Amino acid sequence: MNLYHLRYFLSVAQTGSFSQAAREMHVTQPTVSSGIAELEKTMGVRLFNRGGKQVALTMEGRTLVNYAMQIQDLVEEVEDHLQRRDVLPGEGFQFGAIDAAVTYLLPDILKDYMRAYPDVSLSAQVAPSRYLVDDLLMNRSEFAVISLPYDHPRVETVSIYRDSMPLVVGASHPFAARKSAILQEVVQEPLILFQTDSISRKIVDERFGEAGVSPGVVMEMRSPEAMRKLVEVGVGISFLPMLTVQESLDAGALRVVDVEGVAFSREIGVAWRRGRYFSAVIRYLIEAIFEAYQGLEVWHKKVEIAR
Amino acid sequence: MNLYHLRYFLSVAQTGSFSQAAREMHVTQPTVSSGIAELEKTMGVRLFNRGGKQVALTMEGRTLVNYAMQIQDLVEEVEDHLQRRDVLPGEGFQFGAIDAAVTYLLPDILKDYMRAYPDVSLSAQVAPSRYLVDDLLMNRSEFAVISLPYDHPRVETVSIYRDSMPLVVGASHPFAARKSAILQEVVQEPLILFQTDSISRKIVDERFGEAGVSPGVVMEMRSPEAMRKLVEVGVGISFLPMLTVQESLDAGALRVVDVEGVAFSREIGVAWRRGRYFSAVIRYLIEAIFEAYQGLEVWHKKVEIAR
DNA sequence: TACTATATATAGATAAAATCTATGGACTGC
DNA sequence: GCAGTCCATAGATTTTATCTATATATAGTA
Repeated sequence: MNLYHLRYFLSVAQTGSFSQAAREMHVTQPTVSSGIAELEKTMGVRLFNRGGKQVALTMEGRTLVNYAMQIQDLVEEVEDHLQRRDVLPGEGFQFGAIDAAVTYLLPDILKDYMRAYPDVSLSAQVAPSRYLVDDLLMNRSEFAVISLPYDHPRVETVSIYRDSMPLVVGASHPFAARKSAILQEVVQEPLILFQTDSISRKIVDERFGEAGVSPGVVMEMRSPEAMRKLVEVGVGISFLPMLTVQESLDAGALRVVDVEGVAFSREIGVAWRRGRYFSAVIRYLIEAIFEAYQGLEVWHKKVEIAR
Repeated sequence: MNLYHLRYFLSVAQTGSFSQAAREMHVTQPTVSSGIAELEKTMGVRLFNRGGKQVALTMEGRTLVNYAMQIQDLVEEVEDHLQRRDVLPGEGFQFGAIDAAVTYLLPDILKDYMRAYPDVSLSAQVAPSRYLVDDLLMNRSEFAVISLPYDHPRVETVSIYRDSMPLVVGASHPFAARKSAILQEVVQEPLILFQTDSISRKIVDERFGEAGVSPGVVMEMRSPEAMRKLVEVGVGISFLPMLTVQESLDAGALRVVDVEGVAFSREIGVAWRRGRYFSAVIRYLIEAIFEAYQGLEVWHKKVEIAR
């Protein structure tokens, strides 16, 4: 049994004639005849009584009409849905994002997106970049907003935001009164740094290595929010992303101190598994992100969309 | 799009692998590949993201899964239904029957049938034979129980019951006291006969013609019940089917009078359009009728069931 | 980094089937 | 009875589904 069988069958049932059905389906009459004949053979029942003024459905034929119409409706519906890139209610997708992205970069974009596509259920996985990349590679999420650089042969990345990571100290710290410090001074202070597997930490470590200094680490942490708190109360000083400390700076709880000759910064960008295809509703979100931070051209240049 | 496309698609979606789906479907891997590729082409969307450890559904793919499963369920369901000759609730068929049949021959059979097939809704058309035959020819009813003989090149008939049509008179009629009468006497009496287009009337007329007599008709009617009533009150005498007068005879309201050398009778039989196919649930009813009155062999001999 | 094993994609050949043309047989209506 | 219409059948043709063989990409391992 195949779909064209059902199309022929329904047409015959409606018109009451093989010939007319053939005209309607733009095929010849023998085509319809053999189509119906085969359908009857595989089903093991007669679907029409021929020979009278017109062909008439048998009881089994009437049963099949019910089903065939349902099936045909579903087929048409799904073709419509897919071709118009509609989303089924409840359908959605997962993406990953680092804490700073969901907290500072994405809220407005997500709000707009969810208003524009209320049927799409978004699910954001918040985790450090390396876990998000695992999700990408395992096809567990569609894309991710992570810290850059992230070098992996199967992952494509585009930067969307450069986030400076200045030295921040508590308002009562000795450095707070000064305009700048030098790296050698900094490493003498108790430092609060990201854990070693993080990208931000890697950036800091590399710079320290180049400068030939090594810090006297006090604490290693994952959460920039917690680190900010510790710096505020004077447990130590830290290099923290501007995004996460801006509010505290404005409130006066923290101070930024220049470190001479050193300008830390990390990039935040969009990452995805190389060569993957983006469904339309997903692409819309990514494009909204680029539009807000970088311009669409960068995205379009990078993605010769897999088609 | 075709049903095998959907089968392949669902298998790939479930197994997460083209190769494994191919094994499951007992085809080669390129077959599945090109099947999916074609589906994607006609739908205009990517259904899977390939290249990772396993293929993963896109959002459109997930949408299609929903529909494909529904479609596949319907297909399986209808194949089941048809092959087991099930009847959908509410499905049914029409048959025709003359008044005498529904009143005297069929009640018990119909009762049993409706108990055995409660899902089948029966609809009996009650009318004179010639109208019932029209219905047969127009495919408006599946079979009919009519008066015989009925000669028509496109209608097949089998007799199931011989119904004598004796001369009946009212209890107070002069003939009532006699054992028999002769035809010449009978035609002198006011006669109540069936209308000329009826089969029973034709039988009577032919016999009259052979005997070279012609009756002085008083009334022509359609309904044997009405005719019986008129005979009872003495308006006239009539040749009426035994089936319709048995009760009145038992009650003493009517008398049967032999007519010498003449034995009227009509046959009641099953009729259907020649060469037609009978759905199983219909055949069951017809076979119940034969079983009750004639034996199944007669039916089986007559019907080399159109297949 | 190279090698192996496994997966999907592609090309060309083959098998299967859907469809067509031509024609026969049956019924309808004049 | 005869023309017109309809469905069935046979055989040829075209389309398409499937296969074999092979290329290409990826994942895991040495």
